[in-house]
Amino acid sequence: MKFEAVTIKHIAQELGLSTSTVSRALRDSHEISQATKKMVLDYAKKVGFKPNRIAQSLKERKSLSIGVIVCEIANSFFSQVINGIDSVAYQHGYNVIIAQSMESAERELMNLEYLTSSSIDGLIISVSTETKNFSYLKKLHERGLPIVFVDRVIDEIETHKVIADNYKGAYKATKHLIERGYKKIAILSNNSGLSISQERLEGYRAALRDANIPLKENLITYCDHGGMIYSEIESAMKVLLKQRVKPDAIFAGSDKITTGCLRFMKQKNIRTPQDLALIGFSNTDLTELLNPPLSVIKQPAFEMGQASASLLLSLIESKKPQTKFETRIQSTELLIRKST
Amino acid sequence: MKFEAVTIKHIAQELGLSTSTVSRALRDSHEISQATKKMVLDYAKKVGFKPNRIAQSLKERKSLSIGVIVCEIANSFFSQVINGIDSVAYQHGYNVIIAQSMESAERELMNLEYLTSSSIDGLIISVSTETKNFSYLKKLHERGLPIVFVDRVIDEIETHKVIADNYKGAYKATKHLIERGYKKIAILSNNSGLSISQERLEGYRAALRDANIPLKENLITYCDHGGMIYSEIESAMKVLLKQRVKPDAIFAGSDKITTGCLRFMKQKNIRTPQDLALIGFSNTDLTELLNPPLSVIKQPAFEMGQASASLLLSLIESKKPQTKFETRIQSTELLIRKST
DNA sequence: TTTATTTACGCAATCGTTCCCGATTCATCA
DNA sequence: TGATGAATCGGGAACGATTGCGTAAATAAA
Repeated sequence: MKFEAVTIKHIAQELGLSTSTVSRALRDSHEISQATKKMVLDYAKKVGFKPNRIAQSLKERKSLSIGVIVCEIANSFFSQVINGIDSVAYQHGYNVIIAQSMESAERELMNLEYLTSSSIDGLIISVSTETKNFSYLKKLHERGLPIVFVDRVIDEIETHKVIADNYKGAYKATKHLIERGYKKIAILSNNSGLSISQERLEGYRAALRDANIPLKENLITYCDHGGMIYSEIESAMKVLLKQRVKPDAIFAGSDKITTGCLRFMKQKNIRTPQDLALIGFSNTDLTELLNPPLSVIKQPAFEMGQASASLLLSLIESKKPQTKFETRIQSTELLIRKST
Repeated sequence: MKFEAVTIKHIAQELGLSTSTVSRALRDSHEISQATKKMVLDYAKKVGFKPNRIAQSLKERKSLSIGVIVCEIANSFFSQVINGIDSVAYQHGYNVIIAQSMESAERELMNLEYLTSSSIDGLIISVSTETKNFSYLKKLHERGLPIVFVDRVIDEIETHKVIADNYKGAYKATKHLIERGYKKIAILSNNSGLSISQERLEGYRAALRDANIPLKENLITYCDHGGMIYSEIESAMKVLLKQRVKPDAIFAGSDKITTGCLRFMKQKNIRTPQDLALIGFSNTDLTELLNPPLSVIKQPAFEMGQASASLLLSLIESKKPQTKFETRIQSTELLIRKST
């Protein structure tokens, strides 16, 4: 089934003009008389003419669409990021094509190949937890595809990056726990390869150091899939709770891990914060309704999306290849509630 | 900044062939010898040739992309639906372009114009709460654009529809409340114009009727923006609680309304379920962690997305215009927890 | 009146693919 | 032996929009 659209050719034929004249009239060129312009414009409006974006793309050699790869749409943080991207892209007449890696490097690569073959003009990506080999991404970048990293960045690729202030966020959260009197603060980190994990871990370390609390390596655990699989949270928690010096507080490194921890505690009838305090990165707006209301570090997800989109668009629309890149670090928000 | 891609023309030149031969070799045409095929294929692989999808689209007069309009991505139900759509579309080589109406009819119309001008091959839409005038949508449909409705449908447009069994879902929820001994069950419905609202209200009515409980009109309230604006939930609740016969249970008609109600009760120190029971439609996987764990009706969002995508693809890929349309009704799940 | 300049439009190439026609070669058959 | 027919490939016209260049008419300047 087709849906026959009006083309410039139809208009030209109907009005006894050439396609070039019609095209120019529609684009308000100065070399078309007011009379013809009006005639063309009126007729175009009447028949509901919409320029074929595909033909335009082919001619202009750009698709007016940007690709976005995140691990999962159904994750508050990323859906808010996408929301931000969408708002900016839309304003500039760009389409947003979304793909999910589901934290799998393989799917990520497939998405990458797929999106680039769809002729996207640029890419915003938050790499998966599994991503170790980014040679393909690097090759794309070297071949000139504008790329902006958001949240989870790759240091080795020089381009614009938008991240939350993970270091300070983690620092503030840990410091808060310390101030509340917790001594044995465990961290349930996201995959150790991720930039955000390292930054957050660093913040955690610094806060302990500044408070003269010795760092215990066995209080540091990782969820390699970022909490995508519940069992990894479960086993990490079990490991933590089996130790001789049991932690009295948990600092969770991602949205899924945070709520996963709470789920685990609830299952095991561990009271929060009496038995074990909990704080973590999270962007759900439901955290204050949880039991107990969760203390969280919230990232400016929407704004991060906006920032990455406008950076990408500036990259796309710049005539000459860019060499100066910036890393925007946006501050997080510490929301203290009942779980700590 | 461009990123020069290898074209069929380059290959042809390099190999001393014509573009037609290269094109046919790549598409494995029978009229090309095995030798040339191998030569072309090898060379194409070597230089990493990827056919330009835009040129293909222009030629084939289809874009291999489908548009999706929902009210908000950052809403568990819709993000799960999108997830389902994405999974099916991806398998069939289609792009998914997402737009958000934010429950505004105006934005929805803009999205509609935008997406159709981007030459989408088909559309999946869940209309906004504000949508009263669907003439534009109807016109598009009559002009041959394949459309599938998901969740919020428009009866007047004949095409495939995918919905949850809202009637039965609401019926089960209301019946459950009745069985728990609640007598004065109020409903906080979504916008009255929405198909889902009417179906859910009907289920609510039927359950009361079957239990011989007289329906009280003043226990029926509406949130015209589907809970998008918190204040509308607030005022609706205030109205309910000011009445002479105060409700002892609330049945909420959407995800946002359900959590919004809980938020309101928490603010006003209304205990759940002692002072007021609460049940509602919701798709967040956090409901069991809430305080109290919420009883909810859960829709098979992912599956609904899958179904609508495959229906849309069948519509797109069918040679002749379809006249037989189906409405898939997928059953909901009643999850009973502490709030009732 | 003649020349220069502006105005307003058409022609045709282009973007990268696909595909309808031909054209050529070589084997096959009556 | 001439005709038929596969097999294999190239030429070139699309798809819809844009744009450099050319040119006729209209206007201004000389």
